Amino acid sequence: MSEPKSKQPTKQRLLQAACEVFAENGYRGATVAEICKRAEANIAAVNYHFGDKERLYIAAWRRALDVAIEKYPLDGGVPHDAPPEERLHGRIESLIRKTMDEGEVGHMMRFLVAEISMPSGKVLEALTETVQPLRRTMLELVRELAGEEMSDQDVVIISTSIYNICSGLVLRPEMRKNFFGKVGIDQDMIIDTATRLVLGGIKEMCK
Amino acid sequence: MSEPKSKQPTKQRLLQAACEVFAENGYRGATVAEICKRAEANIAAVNYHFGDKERLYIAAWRRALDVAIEKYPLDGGVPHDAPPEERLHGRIESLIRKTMDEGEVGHMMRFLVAEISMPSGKVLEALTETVQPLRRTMLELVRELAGEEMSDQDVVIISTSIYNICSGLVLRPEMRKNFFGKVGIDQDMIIDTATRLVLGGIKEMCK
Amino acid sequence: MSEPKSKQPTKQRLLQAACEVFAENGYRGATVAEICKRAEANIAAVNYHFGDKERLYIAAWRRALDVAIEKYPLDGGVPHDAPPEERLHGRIESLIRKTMDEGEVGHMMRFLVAEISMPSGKVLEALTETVQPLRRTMLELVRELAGEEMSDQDVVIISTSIYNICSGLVLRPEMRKNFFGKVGIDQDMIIDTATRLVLGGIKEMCK
Amino acid sequence: MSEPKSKQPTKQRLLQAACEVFAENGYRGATVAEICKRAEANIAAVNYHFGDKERLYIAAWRRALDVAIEKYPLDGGVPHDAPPEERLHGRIESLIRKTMDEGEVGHMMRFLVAEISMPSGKVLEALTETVQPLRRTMLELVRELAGEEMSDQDVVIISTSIYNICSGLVLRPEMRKNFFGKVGIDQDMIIDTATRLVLGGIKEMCK
DNA sequence: AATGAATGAGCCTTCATTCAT
DNA sequence: GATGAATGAAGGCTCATTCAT
Repeated sequence: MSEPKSKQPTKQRLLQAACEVFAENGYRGATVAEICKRAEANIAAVNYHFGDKERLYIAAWRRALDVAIEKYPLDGGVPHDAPPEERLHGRIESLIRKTMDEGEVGHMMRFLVAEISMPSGKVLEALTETVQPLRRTMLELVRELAGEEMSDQDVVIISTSIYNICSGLVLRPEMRKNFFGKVGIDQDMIIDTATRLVLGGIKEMCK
Repeated sequence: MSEPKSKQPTKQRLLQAACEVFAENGYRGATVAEICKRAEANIAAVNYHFGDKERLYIAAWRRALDVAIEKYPLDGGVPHDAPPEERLHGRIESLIRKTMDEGEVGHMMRFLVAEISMPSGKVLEALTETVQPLRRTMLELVRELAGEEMSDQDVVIISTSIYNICSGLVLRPEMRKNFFGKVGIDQDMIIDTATRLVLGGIKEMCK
Repeated sequence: MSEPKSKQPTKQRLLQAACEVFAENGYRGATVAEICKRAEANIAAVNYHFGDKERLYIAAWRRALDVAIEKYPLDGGVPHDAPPEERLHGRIESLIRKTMDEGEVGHMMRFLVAEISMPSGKVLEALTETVQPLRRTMLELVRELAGEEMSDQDVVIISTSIYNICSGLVLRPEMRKNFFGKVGIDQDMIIDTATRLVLGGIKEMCK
Repeated sequence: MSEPKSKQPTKQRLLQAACEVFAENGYRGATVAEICKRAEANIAAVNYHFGDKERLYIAAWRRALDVAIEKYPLDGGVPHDAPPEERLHGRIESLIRKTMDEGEVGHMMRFLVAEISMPSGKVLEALTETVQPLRRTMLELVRELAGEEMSDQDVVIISTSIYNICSGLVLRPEMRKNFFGKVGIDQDMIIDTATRLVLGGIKEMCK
């Protein structure tokens, strides 16, 4: 009422609030009331702007993907014509930084991983749409690194492994210590080691 | 109706039903009514035997872990005194088979991954308890493979990566095709390739 | 709480309250809350006993039909072997008394007429089931009165007209005065005149 | 969208749309949003032009009556100075054709019957205003046919019965088959038979 | 004269939990 | 040890209405 409040239109505020609340509580755990409250909007605003909770969810999801990609470009800032090793490093960096982001993007990634393992069935389409092209790029990169000798199956498995290495780092901060223990480990180190592991593995497999 | 049905006591039937229903729907999506119905028990049985939904959840969770480990022993059937390469293969096999299991164990693993990325906060203790010793074993194995030269940080990162490669395979069958495409890929191949990738990577990193 | 309240089980109280409230307000106008309040039951009782509002509606509807028929038997108390003129009188009496009933049965009949003209689509089955046999009986009776000469079509039209004469008397007490004006008219007179009109009409048509 | 569409002013389009929607769904079932959508008007148009839903309802109701009477004049096209038997036939024809109309007028009549049996309390005034003069005309006609001997009560009852015979034919097309069965029955036949039944009945009653 | 974003009251339904038996 | 009727809090959604433009 009297507060300055954000100047954004209600629809945008709802979208942002939805991202937060869905990411923190999952689809079922999130309540429309909470989202509206956080967006400083009326309880009926969701219905007015999005039709229902489910469609808000999908819209929030798409927005989260956009935000994530904008903040961490897929190629990690590495030019197209750089050597494949560097491009792999860039891609891994992009993925891991997204995954370990402690802000909005991190929320979204946790959400994405949860959706993949236990799909709510509500964003499968959007998910496939977005993820498929990324996978294709990764497959091509691995093929480039491995040469023509390697079987298609191995290329697929390695690509998938790379994704898994990165996306598996999705952890709530409070769980990090359970996994990484006392040794202080920063993102740069993880990125480097993961890249070296993968590059080394591919190299060795091609011998 | 009138049939004697499974001889198990109500409490056991509830536990089993809870595993199924929680695994399929998550904590929030699962309803006490559905669990009781599937266990052919009274609607009040959950509160009677477990106090409330949350405590049933924790109990079901522990049971699921036990079942998984019983079906797929942690060492993959490889003897303690086998060479470390084989022991790694065994461990990876155990993990991947659990993860890609299409029965009860697979359900549970999907659930576990979702819990790790978006913890409901209800099983964190149980999770830590169970997972910590496994991580230690893996760390020791990687150290054995890598030799004393490698930094502690790298050992931790590689161990984590191995877990991630395996647990990332948690996918609903309907999502498999999105990720593995047309190329037919069976579990044995995945296990072998993943093992070779990791072993090759470690070897290369130690040069 | 402290009041004596009716000893009937909750389900019965709900059914009775539902009849009243639905009859007064129609399906849409009736609220589950009002029904529960009037039945002195919890707001969730409808869901517990009937599943949802619609199924309660159907159950209430069937109950209302039963109550109506019990109070005003279809044959109006005229024996099977009485002359057809008397049997017609009995049937008309039964219909008109139901229709003009100022209690629960009247409610139900108003409801029935409204349902026939603007079906909610929820009781069409039950309606057809109940009404069909009654129509057949009436058709047979008219045929008996008219003889074999009359066409099937005329028999159907006359039967329908008899029903309409009676059911058209469904009026909220406050509307009666608009239709019957100042002249005092009691049910007996209406029943007699209507019967004589119909019998006379049939007789004349057969000449 | 961009087309000019019907040239009628918004208020008229609203009125027409309201007739349709109210007739199809009843007062409560109709929504302002649906009416505005069908009238291709703004959601706020109803409140702007009519104040609120209830006043729109009354206005629509009056309009529907006008439309009905314009399409089916009350006297059925029979001249004032025709013999009373023919005038009765004309009135019955007018009523039955209105009632069995499958267009807008039929909608309105269904609505009228539902209002009479279960008044929403919103159009009672308008209803009385319109219906009263018609009843008086019918009373006079029946008196003319029956002669001075018949009691006032019987005249009222017969008039009412005539109305009921006609208005009772208000049926959704899908219910027609339940009532008229397989025998093909057209409106002309119904009108003739109903008229003969009534005329015969009056004649017989006057003997 | 007309718009469309926004509101808030109210409805149906779900669901974990309780209580008397 | 077990039951099932009953409860109440809470959630998603609808919808007539309002308000600033």
